[in-house]
Amino acid sequence: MANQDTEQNILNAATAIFQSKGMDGARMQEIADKAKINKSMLHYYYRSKQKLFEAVFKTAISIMVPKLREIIEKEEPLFDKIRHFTNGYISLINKHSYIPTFIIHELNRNPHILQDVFIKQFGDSFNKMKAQINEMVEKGEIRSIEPEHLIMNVVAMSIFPFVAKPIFKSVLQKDDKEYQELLDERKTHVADFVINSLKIK
Amino acid sequence: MANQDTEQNILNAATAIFQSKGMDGARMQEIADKAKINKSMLHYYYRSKQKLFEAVFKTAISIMVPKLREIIEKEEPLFDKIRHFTNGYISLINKHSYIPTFIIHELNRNPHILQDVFIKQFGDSFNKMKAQINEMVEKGEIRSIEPEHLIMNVVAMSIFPFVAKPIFKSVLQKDDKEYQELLDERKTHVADFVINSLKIK
DNA sequence: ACTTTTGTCAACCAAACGGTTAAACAAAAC
DNA sequence: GTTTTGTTTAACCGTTTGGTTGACAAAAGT
Repeated sequence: MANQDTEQNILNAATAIFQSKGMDGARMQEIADKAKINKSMLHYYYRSKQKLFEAVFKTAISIMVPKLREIIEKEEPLFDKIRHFTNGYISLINKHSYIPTFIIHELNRNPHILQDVFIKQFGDSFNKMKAQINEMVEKGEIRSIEPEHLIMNVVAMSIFPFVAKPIFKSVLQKDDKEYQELLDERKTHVADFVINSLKIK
Repeated sequence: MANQDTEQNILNAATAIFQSKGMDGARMQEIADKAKINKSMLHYYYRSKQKLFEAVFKTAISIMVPKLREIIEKEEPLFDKIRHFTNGYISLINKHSYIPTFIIHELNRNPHILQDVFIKQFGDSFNKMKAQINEMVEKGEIRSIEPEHLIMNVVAMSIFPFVAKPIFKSVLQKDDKEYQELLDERKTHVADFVINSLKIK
């Protein structure tokens, strides 16, 4: 049970605490308890709370971004891309359901954290996708739509049900199992819904 | 500059601080400074931080719920209802753009806060709307869809762009003014998008 | 007129917090 | 087998935090 083991152990504990309570709500002692180590160890491996938080935040981003990149950059027909996104991303978030709320909250607390992470990462591929959508509109293959709105729609319908889970559970009167079934259905439902809206029949 | 004035003053200051920093990130001293009063006054009017927070939280809920209730309960054709929702709700949130993120974060921190607020408030009207949707499906007036998914879709597309504003701004490479224009467009876009998906032509 | 209530403030307090220190301990390195 | 290096701990520290106290003044009530 040596160094690297401990370091990962700390990061896991910190991830659990930070993601459920946020930077401000998290306590160093609580993280230490969860990792079953002394509080000093946190500072030994990650000098400060801020540094530890940044490690957790970056890990969260690194879970979400590559999959997004993979789906967006793959050259394939738009409808396939939409299906891959809703299916792939809802599955991914299902395994890390705290991440979206965590990222959103911390980003609203301090929008400077990201700054140009996304621009640098997606600038080109986003422009390509934009062109792909505009081309289909011009050819009359899909209904007229601005790429920005289409992207927002797909992402919103995929992610928001995780973020607003407590509200939807209450309004729709579902227990955890039933809500999970709804989320699974959305892997295909959202894509169908979007494609139906785009199609001209 | 007497009692009631001060009390409202405190609530306004507390609302601004709590909604931008959350319960954990907010400092009583900061709220006092913003309200330009002594810190003791906060405790004089609202015994504790928790009580003050609850007052802010309830106010936030009371801004969001009545409009939702009004739109959902009004008896009118489904498509009209959808248009009224996207237009009315996006306008409302535009005036209180911090509220959705605030409610979502605090609800994830402690899902028990709400419990049955929504069930009690919307149980009946939600069931009516469910019936309305199912009836249209059965009559073949709209494409087959589960009411739960339709509701999630409309709400997600309306609210998520506010919640994920920092991310979308970065990914879509928009400045504040351009992003605001996108949000305004969504008042009609989202309704059109949804109705197009439902229509059988 | 005087007594009580209400509103406001500066000073204070105990607890909790993030972080430090110094020493103990263990595993290599010499 | 001794020195050195990396790892772990308990005790400690200064600051910040939510909250309290007591003094005081302005209204309100009598």
